[in-house]
Amino acid sequence: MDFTDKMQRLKMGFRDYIQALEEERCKIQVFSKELPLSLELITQAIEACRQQVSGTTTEYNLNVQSSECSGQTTSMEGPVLEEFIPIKKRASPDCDDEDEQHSHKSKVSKDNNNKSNSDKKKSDWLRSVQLWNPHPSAEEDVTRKVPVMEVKRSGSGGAFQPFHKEEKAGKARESLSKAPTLTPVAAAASSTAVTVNRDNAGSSKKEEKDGDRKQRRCWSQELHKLFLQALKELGGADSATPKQIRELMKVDGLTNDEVKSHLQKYRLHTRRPSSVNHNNANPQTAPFVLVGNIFVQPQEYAAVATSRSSAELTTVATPPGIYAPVATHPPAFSHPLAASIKKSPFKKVELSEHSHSEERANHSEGAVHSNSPASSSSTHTTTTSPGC
DNA sequence: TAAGAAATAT
DNA sequence: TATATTTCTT
Repeated sequence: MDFTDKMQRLKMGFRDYIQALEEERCKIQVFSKELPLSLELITQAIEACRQQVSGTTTEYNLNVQSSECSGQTTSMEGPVLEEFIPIKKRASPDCDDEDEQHSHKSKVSKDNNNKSNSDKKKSDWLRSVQLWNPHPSAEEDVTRKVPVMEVKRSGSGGAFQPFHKEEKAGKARESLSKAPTLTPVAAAASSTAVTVNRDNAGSSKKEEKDGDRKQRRCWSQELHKLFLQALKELGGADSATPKQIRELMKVDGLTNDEVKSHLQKYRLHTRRPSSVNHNNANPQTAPFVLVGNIFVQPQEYAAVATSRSSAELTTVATPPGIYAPVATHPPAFSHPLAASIKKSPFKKVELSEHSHSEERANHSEGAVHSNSPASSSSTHTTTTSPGC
């Protein structure tokens, strides 16, 4: 009868399948050490198939038959499949050993998409500012142990501490596990000196490898906040000196050179380069906002403010209405309030540059002046590697 | 010695 | 390309 035929074919199919499985097992046996699980899976599958062939649960068999091998896998290889699926999942390309964490990250980052939108707006260099990891090695451990923590900051700066170039993968983790780092740095904000341990494990090797070149250090947002605060106290980026900033920041391990470098970068981005935006009367470009003594682009300010608990930056006491439609180098007294806030006048050099900036200001007078390179760079949305 | 700018590295 | 480090000049 039909039913008998079906059964017969079914059994034949099973035998074929079993045979195929056995062949597969033979192949895999060579790699029994490398693929013990696969071997086990196939063995189980074979066993299950054999049971099916010998067994008499017709209905069951019919169900199985309909969908070749895959069907049977689901029905009788439940546990096997369960083990299999995650294996496939893991095959994410860019993850070395942090697959799970990565997936977590992505999930959460989706959740925080809105939030990260503001971060995207942080096209300027601030966006790339990452948490400075004072204890990279320790943090790494923490991250491994508590993968959940990394999720927290995935969106913003996503940052990481590329203390090692090899640790591309590790970077993300480190950065994401900002939480632990936040504490010590935040402590610094409360007038306690922070010790920055740069001698993380493996650093020596790389030092040797890289020669004298010191490891790149990332400026975390917290650290940058300290930097800004110091800057503010010192009357702005123009009047502050690296040494003063460093002293104010009270961050142990932070060197003058690092501060100097960061200051240079900061100035480069906040201070508009003359050439680029001279002629462009782009009305869309936002004017700089006076944040304390620092003139920043609103985007930056917003980005920073949103990226952290806005309260922190609001301490900068910026009357919301104060926008300075002036060049980055505002003539110190372009705005009465600015003048009053300004503790110290610009330096000689800056004054000498003044002629230029004034010229620029004149150009942009009335009209909104052009934007900084930061805004132009905002078009580059390569937010992927929050690399330092 | 420190600061700033530029060059260089990552 | 952006950022950090190094080097050079003042």
